[in-house]
Amino acid sequence: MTENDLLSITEFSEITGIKQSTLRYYDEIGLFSPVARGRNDYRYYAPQQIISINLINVLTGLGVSLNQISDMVRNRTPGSLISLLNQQENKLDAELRRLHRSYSVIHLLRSQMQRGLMVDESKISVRAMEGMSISLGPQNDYENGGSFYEAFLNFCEYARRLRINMSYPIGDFFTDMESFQKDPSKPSRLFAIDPEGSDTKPAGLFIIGYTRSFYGQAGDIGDRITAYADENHLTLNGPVYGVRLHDELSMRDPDSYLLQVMSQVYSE
Amino acid sequence: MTENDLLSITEFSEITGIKQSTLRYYDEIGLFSPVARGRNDYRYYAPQQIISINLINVLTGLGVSLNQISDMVRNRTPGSLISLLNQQENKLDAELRRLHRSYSVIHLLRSQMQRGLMVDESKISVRAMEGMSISLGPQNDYENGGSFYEAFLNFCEYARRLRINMSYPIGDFFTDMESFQKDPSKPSRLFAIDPEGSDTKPAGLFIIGYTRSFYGQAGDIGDRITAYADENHLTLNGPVYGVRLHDELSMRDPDSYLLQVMSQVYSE
DNA sequence: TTGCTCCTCACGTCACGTGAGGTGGC
DNA sequence: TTGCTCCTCACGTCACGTGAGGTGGC
Repeated sequence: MTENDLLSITEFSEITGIKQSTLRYYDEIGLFSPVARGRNDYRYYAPQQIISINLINVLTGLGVSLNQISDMVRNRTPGSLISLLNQQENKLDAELRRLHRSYSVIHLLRSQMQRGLMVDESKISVRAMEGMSISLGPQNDYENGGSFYEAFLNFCEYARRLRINMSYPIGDFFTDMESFQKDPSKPSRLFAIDPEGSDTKPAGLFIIGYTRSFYGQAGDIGDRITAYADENHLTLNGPVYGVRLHDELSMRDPDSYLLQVMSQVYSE
Repeated sequence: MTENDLLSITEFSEITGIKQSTLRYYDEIGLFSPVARGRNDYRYYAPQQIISINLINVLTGLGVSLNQISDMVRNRTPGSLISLLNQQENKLDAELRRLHRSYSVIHLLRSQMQRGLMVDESKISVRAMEGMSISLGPQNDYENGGSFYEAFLNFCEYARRLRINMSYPIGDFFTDMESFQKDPSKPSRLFAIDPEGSDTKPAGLFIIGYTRSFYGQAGDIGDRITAYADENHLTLNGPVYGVRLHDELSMRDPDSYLLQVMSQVYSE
């Protein structure tokens, strides 16, 4: 093997796509060194080192620490490499599951944002809606004067126990329109819009209204919905769902949070 | 909202699963601060802050920098959040593709390692093999005395141009057994075992032998294979594939690298 | 006094990136 | 002399983690 067969750091870096600074760092910590040093201390790499550096690249890409990689390289056998690969496969599985959840979070948040931008807030509407998976939280108890915040905390604890992802949008669940109108700050339960949830917001015809208000407030939207239902000979049926399409995630003024109120209806 | 409704840093940390040190750091850089400070400078968080910190958590999990998140939080509108989510979705797509490639690398490497551990190296065998996607490299030209390393470099450059992943196992391709026997250090082409490759190692009956040797060497394995074929009335047919099941990734002694040699056969 | 929760401040860590100042052969 | 490639060394950066030393009310 003559020196002609060796690669300068620039050549090696260009072929492998690994930065010169990274190569120098790996040399410094003794993880991966060039096969030779020229006069002037130039680093020279052998072509077959491309394979080794590629494994290092794969392993760092999988989140293996340079220390672990060093150990493996120093003490490599087919068996130790296999067990390292097994470990990394498990890590990879977990990471893939995490990314898929992030995916749903992104999609749910975005579609809520966009819906909030498109709707005519002043109008009450009636629309056929698809069913939706949700995770319903525990029943709230306001007998001893529990607050909205306590209800929220309850939900958080519950979610933590059941490993419900708190990144999903959260909504209020009222048993019926009456209880919503009586006190919109006291939902009987909270729920998360969780694609893996075991509960369902059923498919069907829904009456939908919007209002801008802070948590626990709902303006006159309950009255406007019932008035519209009366005028159009619609009967409200079952629970009321309240969802904040725009909340503190996207708004700075708490009074501008956009609440969407939905209840199933049937025509008389 | 009384102080009773607020959470200490330990409570907030336990509910959200975010470490106290992280919460203090976010406070320090002004990304996310508690709504109140008690006497003794204790930090107190409001329950609804759980929602905001969760978005921060999701975004950091997606690889958004704290700086970018700060900008967004300071200047949030539904529109800016939507465009951030769009950006992150693209990042996420790329990351998912990368992880899926890592997955194949892990599986391919592991199955090679394991096969290398299981085989009886001393025996020649005949086996029906499944077809396999590969990426064949360019034709090597040894007319002007090109070396094995040049051939390898050629392949690397080619792989780089065509974005072939160099982390996949790499093998030697010879047009026939004669050329392999003549000089095992001069494969007519190199190939990567690439599940997305556009070439194929065909399915069929293969004669298979093993030997331990450094790159470019093959001991007497060529002779042993042809002798076995003669004895068993098998005719060698078409190209010879050489794959290192154990190479520098798993072995420290270059002379122990395990070479698998395969050639398609048919019975007379 | 002891235990408990919380605080600040300084320093460490991981995997590099950057930039200053210098070398050696054409 | 100029340009080019490479070098070392020191310091910066990002997102925290750790540990020392201290506080304040039971």
